Amino acid sequence: MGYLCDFCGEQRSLVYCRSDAASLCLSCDRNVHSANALSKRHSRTLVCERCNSQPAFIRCAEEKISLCQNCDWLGHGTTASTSGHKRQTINLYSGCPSAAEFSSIWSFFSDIPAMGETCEQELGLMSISENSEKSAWVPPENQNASSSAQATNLPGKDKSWVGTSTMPESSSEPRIMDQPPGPSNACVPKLYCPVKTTPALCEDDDNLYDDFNMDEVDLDLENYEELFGVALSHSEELFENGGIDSLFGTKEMSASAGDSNCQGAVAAEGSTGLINATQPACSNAASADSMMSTKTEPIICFTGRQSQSNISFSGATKDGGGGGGGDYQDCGASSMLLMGEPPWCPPCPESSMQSANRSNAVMRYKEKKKTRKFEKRVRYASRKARADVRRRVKGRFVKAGDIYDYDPMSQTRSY
DNA sequence: TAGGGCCTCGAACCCACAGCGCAGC
DNA sequence: CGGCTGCGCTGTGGGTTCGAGGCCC
Repeated sequence: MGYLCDFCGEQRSLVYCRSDAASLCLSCDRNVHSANALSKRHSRTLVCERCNSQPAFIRCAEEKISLCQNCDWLGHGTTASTSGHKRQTINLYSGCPSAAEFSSIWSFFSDIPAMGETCEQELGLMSISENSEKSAWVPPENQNASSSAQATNLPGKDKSWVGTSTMPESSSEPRIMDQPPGPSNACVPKLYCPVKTTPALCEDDDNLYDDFNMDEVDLDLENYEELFGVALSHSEELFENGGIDSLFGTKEMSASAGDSNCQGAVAAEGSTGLINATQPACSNAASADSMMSTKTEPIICFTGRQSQSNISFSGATKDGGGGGGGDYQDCGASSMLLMGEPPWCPPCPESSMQSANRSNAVMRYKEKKKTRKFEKRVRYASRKARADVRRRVKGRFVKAGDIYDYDPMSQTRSY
């Protein structure tokens, strides 16, 4: 059980980082995820307060407890007395939000004792400048992050699930966040929240095509491989053979399993555009995060007791909250990936237009793959910290005290 | 068209050492 | 059964080396 912070091992873990597969205290969360632009993009959420090992995705307002999917099911799905509890989705965040920003993300923020007690202290001790990040922080009102959407009392309006910064409430059209490139944007806390697609999503494909930009798609290629259980080269073949539809169609199916209305989730990071560009007829989309989650959790829709609302939770992790299985499970998505066009998505009449877009998509995909292929995931931050300051000779580590030609700390030579 | 030389690119390797797991006592 | 000790393994980053592939003549 990850009750203690995986990094410092001292503080109680409060947040879960899926990318690092680690439970962290607030202090370490901020320190670790302010290290570089990539780590700032890690989406995090609260740790399940019941099992302390899985990322929470639901906040039970009645019990004032954050729960992972499994614990939520165990706690609320089995008994009639608890199944009526009001629950709120827990948005994911990235970057380094302040306490106030946490409050914006999570309306129940003040209800979390551990957070309330430690947040101000720990965040107050942070060495990271808040200013630059605050400047990049999207005000909650603009994010439309009525962040804690009611999971149980869905009023039947899509906005209940609109918690992203990409879909202004005033607009019925899904819009891809046009994130300007550059490091200044790297720390923008992004809210990942499941969104039920609106009919407009299907109606206005042209806009989607216009906005579509593969570079904006936050596809984690490493997870991509894990997701499909095939090598990237294979995926690329699929791309080149028109398999892109298969690829994403498959993921879409996973995201919408059990949803005959083909209304799935749209997540915040531009994959919406990708999905819709490739499958305009079936605009059930999911982000890379949700794609991954759906791989292990094909049935992620709340049905029945959830007012027949279909919810794709983008925050589910590889563990899926589905019983604590640590490893990825093969639910069949990868095999289905090879089966071509999903039957539930009829051929698109604008196929000619799609082919051009597809070519562009493939090209951008390759570029993105090239730039991200060698992205390395640091498993042990402590070892990285040591390596970062270790002196070297021609790139090789040298014994402490020996002559060195490169000192990462001072960029100087000892001779 | 075949073969050699040159260039570019990516993968593998190396190094020290803290930390971890494991076996033995 | 728990604690202690010793041993072996792991992983971390920058520079170097080497092989594969492409291009040109």
